Amino acid sequence: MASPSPAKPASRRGGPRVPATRFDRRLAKILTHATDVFYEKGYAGASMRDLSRASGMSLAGMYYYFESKERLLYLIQKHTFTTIMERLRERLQDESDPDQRIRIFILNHLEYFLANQKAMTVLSHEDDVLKNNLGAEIAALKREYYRICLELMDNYKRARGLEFSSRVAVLSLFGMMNWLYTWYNPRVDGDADELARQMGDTFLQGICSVNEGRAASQRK
Amino acid sequence: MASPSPAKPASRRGGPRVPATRFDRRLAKILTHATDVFYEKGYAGASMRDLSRASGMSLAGMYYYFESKERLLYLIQKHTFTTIMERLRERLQDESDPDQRIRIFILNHLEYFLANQKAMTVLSHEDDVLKNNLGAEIAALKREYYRICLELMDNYKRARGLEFSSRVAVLSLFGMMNWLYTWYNPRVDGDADELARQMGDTFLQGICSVNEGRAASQRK
DNA sequence: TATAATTTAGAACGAACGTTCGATAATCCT
DNA sequence: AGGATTATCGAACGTTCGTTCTAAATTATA
Repeated sequence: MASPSPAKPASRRGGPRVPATRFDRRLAKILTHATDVFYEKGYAGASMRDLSRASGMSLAGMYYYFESKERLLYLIQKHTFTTIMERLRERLQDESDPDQRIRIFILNHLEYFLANQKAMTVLSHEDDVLKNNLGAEIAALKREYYRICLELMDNYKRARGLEFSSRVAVLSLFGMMNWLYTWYNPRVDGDADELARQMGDTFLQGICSVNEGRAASQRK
Repeated sequence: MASPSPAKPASRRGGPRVPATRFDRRLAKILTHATDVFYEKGYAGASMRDLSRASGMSLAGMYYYFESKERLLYLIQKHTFTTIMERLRERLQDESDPDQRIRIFILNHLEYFLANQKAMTVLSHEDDVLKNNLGAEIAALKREYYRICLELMDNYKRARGLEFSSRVAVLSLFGMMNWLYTWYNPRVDGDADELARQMGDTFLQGICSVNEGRAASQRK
């Protein structure tokens, strides 16, 4: 209680939404710049000196805002995951049709992905680097996000009387969407709506006729 | 011409296939162990000391076999890519049906992926780390592999009179397959044949009915 | 077995790493 | 204005990094 104790949590609940504290605003800026650097060089490849240069702040000054490089990655991943999940829940509230609910999931994911491509890439690419408590917390968020999609898939199956592995279906869908970070080019590929429609069509039509008596893979 | 000159190419063409030279065999062992380490810690996160420990060879001794850590990654990626492409070409020779050719592509990819999961993960995950000549050479291999799949897709479209973006379709398919490295569990998910069937069905059924008058995404 | 070629390793290099410390500058409160 | 609090920084710490040098051990050749 006596120490100067920097790097505290500091963001109080329920305060005015946009302004926040001076501390929080500065931290948010740092997180944005750090996201750019992690995106360019990867977590392990980015040095604290790179990060401080990108933020226009001294190397030592950074440690006033967070206590380690590891925690910085944690803050980025946590914020990104929390935000995308928050938006998803809002959008799902107004819809009950199983087909549309999956389409909403896809659209929400792709919209956020393309609008925050660097953050989502850091989330996807640096998936296993956090260890212990920090890693466990992010892993829990990931599992929850996965579970939501799995539920949507199960409901869809039930509503249509289909039989296939929800697990493989959901993870294939994640693959289709998350792989975007390796190839998406806004000048060639469409916007989120267009991609969501194409991927949604492909995927939903695909799982719809799968496993119908194991004859689907026969020729002709 | 006077120097001891270690780290030469050394693998002669056309020699007896299995034995190879002493040098090549030892190098191959090192590549295998290095693949394990890169898989566990990532390229940037793995130190030369980690790699030497895994190979049971001294730190300095490693440099007799390759001239830098970067070149080591290059050797791993090049060998992996070359092998999977070689096998694909062999398998495609015997088949002319467009549908089946895509299924062969999927099966070949998944079989190799699951049999060489660590190497394929290193190939996928450390995609952008090689720079200059080395990076360009790997990128060229990747582009060729992509182009092959794109051609299969175009032929499929032509044969069935379909209209959709081959680019998005191919890259979505790559996403489905390559994302495997984040979730595949041999005890839960099936083997390559089973996965290839499920993904093949999903994907081919999916693109088959896509974009039919843009009505596919309508409700009910 | 002597000699040449190949293969290995100990020790050290300078550079870069993540983090800490104590002091200074800027801001806030009354 | 003045004292407390918040924010920033230069310099340095001890480690670890990729790589090199040189000499010794091992293997192949005669």
